[in-house]
Amino acid sequence: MAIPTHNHDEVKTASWEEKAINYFQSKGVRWTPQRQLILAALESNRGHVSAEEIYQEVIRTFPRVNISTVYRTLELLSEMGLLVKVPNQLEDRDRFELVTEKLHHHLVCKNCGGELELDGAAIEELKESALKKYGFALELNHFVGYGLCKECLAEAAE
Amino acid sequence: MAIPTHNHDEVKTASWEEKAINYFQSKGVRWTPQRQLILAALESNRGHVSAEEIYQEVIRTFPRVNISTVYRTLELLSEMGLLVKVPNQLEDRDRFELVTEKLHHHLVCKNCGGELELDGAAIEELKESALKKYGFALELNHFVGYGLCKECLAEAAE
DNA sequence: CTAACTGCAAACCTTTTGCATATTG
DNA sequence: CAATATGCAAAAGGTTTGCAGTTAG
Repeated sequence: MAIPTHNHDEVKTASWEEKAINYFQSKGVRWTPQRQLILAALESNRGHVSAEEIYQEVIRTFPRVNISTVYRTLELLSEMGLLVKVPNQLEDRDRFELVTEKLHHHLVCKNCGGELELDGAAIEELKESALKKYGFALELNHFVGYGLCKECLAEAAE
Repeated sequence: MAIPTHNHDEVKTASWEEKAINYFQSKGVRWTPQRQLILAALESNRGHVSAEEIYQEVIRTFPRVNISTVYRTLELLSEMGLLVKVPNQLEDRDRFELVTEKLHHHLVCKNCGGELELDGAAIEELKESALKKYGFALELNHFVGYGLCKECLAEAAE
């Protein structure tokens, strides 16, 4: 399978691709066009992406790619620690996100679907509280909270 | 279908049954034996219960009840605000819980599966923080956090 | 009596898997 | 060339739905 020479995400994906290629090679995992496209889709679409969305983006370029390949690649990336499955209470499907250096948390608006990054301090406090009060080691590497964003809240109040 | 005269949850379910019956009647919804059994199963099994678990408990008494009836009843109870679907990151199935007077939150141990109630203060702080910093109205009526409980944490440290 | 509910079976949707073929290194 | 990855189609698992028969009020 040929890889397109034009890459609309060339600049953005460069670093990730390098990382991924190195990672893959060191593990004896192959760097295929399908995987490149899937990674590019994940990269260009930061935030919580579903397998179907990735699939749609990939087949825009290569219609013959199968969604099972998307799932297999997502699993591979997860095993490598490059990807995490994020909680999704709004739909009956999984959503994924590339792992970044620092932990982060999101607020998702139930009305407009917008995502907003939540500063980690409040989450840290919650973890500390659980540890102190109950000796419970809360794993909150990627908290996702639902509610109404500022705009939708104002709209709802009208 | 006949209803058993012996009810092993008689005392505990009494108030809930009353509530539910009143609620149902006022809405023109029928109070059927199946619904009674499902509600009893939810009641006797406080915590996060799956449709399958309810189903198993129900057919122990009445083998002919179908799981679709369980799902339909769960949806009905949800519409009425008597039941909530709780987040479940550990399995690919939904879990449900009867709504109680006060909001509550859980810590679920990934190792032993134990559930522990989390005091609401820390969650309230998180909500306030989201509102102050981002104007985001976080809906956290039923937070579920995963991690390791005190015992499993100690065990893991050995 | 009749509108609401149930059981059953089939459909649905997302995700996974087996296998023959194609591709990477 | 050999091991790995892919496409395809079928299966799996949880949940939903259409429909004919049953039941609560």
